[in-house]
Amino acid sequence: MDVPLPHLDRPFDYLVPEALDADARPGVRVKVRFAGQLVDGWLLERAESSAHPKLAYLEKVVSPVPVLSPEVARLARAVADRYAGSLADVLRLAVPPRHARAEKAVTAAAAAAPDGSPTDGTGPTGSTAPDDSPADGTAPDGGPAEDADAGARPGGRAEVDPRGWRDYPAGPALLRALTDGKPARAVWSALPGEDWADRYADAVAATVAGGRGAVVVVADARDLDRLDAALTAVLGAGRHARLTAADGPARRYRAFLTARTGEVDVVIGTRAAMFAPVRRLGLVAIWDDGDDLHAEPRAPYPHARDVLLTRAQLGDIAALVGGYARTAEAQLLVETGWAREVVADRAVVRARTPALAPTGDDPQLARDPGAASARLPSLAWTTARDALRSDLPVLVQVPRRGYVPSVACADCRAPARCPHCAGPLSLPSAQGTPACRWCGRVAAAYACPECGGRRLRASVTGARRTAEELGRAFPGVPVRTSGREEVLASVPGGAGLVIATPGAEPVAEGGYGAVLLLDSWALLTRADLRAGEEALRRWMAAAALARPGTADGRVVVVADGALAPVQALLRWDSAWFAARELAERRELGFPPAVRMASVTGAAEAVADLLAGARLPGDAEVLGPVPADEGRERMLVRVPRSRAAAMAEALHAAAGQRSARKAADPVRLQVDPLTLF
DNA sequence: ATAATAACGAGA
DNA sequence: CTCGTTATTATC
Repeated sequence: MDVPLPHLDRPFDYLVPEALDADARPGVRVKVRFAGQLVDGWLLERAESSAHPKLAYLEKVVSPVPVLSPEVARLARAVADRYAGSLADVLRLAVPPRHARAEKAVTAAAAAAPDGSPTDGTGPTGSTAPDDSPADGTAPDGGPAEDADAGARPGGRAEVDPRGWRDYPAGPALLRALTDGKPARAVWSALPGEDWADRYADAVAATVAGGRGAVVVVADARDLDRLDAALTAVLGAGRHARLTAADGPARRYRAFLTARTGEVDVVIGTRAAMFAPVRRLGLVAIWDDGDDLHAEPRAPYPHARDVLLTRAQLGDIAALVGGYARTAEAQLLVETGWAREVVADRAVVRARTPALAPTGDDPQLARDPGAASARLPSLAWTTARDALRSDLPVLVQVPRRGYVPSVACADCRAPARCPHCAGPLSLPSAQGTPACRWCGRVAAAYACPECGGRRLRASVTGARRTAEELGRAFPGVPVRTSGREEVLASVPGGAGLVIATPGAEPVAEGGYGAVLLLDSWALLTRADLRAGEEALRRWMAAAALARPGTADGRVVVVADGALAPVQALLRWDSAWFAARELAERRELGFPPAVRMASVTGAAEAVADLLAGARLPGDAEVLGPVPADEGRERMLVRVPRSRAAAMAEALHAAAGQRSARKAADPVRLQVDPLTLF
């Protein structure tokens, strides 16, 4: 039933009229009479009988195409359960809106092509069983049967050249496992300068060689274009589909259908692709899982990483989680043994890493007489100058302005945290006492746990202008900018300045001679649990674009070299940082070490929902803290072993509220990206 | 929204 | 104790 009300989040039985019998197959969209009105719904399964005494008839089958595959239906249910949401909400994300013209074009092509699966057209007699049983993934020995099928494919079983992965000792074995159809699970830390898109194309090709399909999710259109090109080079044109909301409804639905009908067995895309109905799915992969674009902003707010990992878990499917930097979530996969890490030996890392150096951003030191820009430390300036003299491009990364101010220790600059719940401290007014933005407690006598300091300072404001001043500092050098308005994919190799915001750094032909990472304070002092991790992720993404090896690639980070994220960058060791980060979150009781949920809404509504929730005994309820527009927010924290129970309790409580038509809405969010 | 059902209270 | 009215709940 395509209604988002949590108390109606269950299947309903209907009679199938004779006339619709042929079309009424599992996975089709239907219309049914419900409470007097016509509503959209999904046909989940056919049954001989029903426990319900009086059934109504199905009104209509919207389209005979079974757009919802059994595998995706199961996945959607699991995702809804994990995120305390409704199946209907997840299905809205999983199956794009129908586009009649696109549907006509694809089904006509599928019916005409002898290559296509015989069950995939609109033929009314076709059973979906041969099409769907492999995707179902529950059959304990579906594997061998699929392999036999794969042998019939042109070029099936060809070995994929593992040379691109030889820098990672576990890499070639990973490719072999993919070709053999084994559910390998890998957390990959890419070397600087690595062409990640080529490596992902290798992994996909290895999977395809074994007769299985793949889904790859990237954060944005630029990464998608890069992966698209790499895959086309390896697989040839027409073997994969790209699925992204940015391509518009018709193309999106078309791409969805080419996967559903089996015309292609590889789908790449942004998070819209995470539910792509690929047949004989053998690999799910995500690149740069720390990018916050992977978090779906619509209810129930699933994260692409978790959806893909759930998918792998449910179906004996291999999983690849990769990035230059490792997230705490990925580290948890490694530490729990769920996944194996695929990393290069330290010697290889040292050989590939550009020369990395920190430089303090103390304003006193910045008064370099040779520098035209007063805000640019001299090391950064001379590094840029040398690269430009060698006719090499220079990348300058400047954090976006519009950071959230927060309070830090004036002596050691450690972010100030609430002594009670470890939430962030802020100054509510210019001369007020610091207060926790999470539990609301006032920390009148704050003492820094790191150094004992009692003075607090506000975070510095972002200074994008600093980068713009660079143009004046190096007259005659072409200056390009890449940011929100216009994102450059690549720049030519000669001398030039490129000023980019994080995530918008263009690739330079041959690599950058120098990469300058400015205004690190704006990244490091954000009132965010992931501030350090996010800073490292952004730095590594930019530093990876420098010319590899220490000979002519140089990276300068304007930050204190003693800070942990800076250390991790200098050593190119994000695994070390992720382990540290995860240990800290265990200590503080933050995700992913625990599972959290936020309940946001009008104060009475939030209290009402929590009062009705039968939370597990060891659940902690924290808050309230004010949220925007007069609403407030409570947080529920449980050990990971109680995650399912918490989600169920919250979903049930939301159901109780919706059943008695409680007016003011409450937003439930499991593992919200931002906690404060 | 609307119908079935439970709860309630007044009058016999 | 029964009937009529009103709150509550499920909705195939």
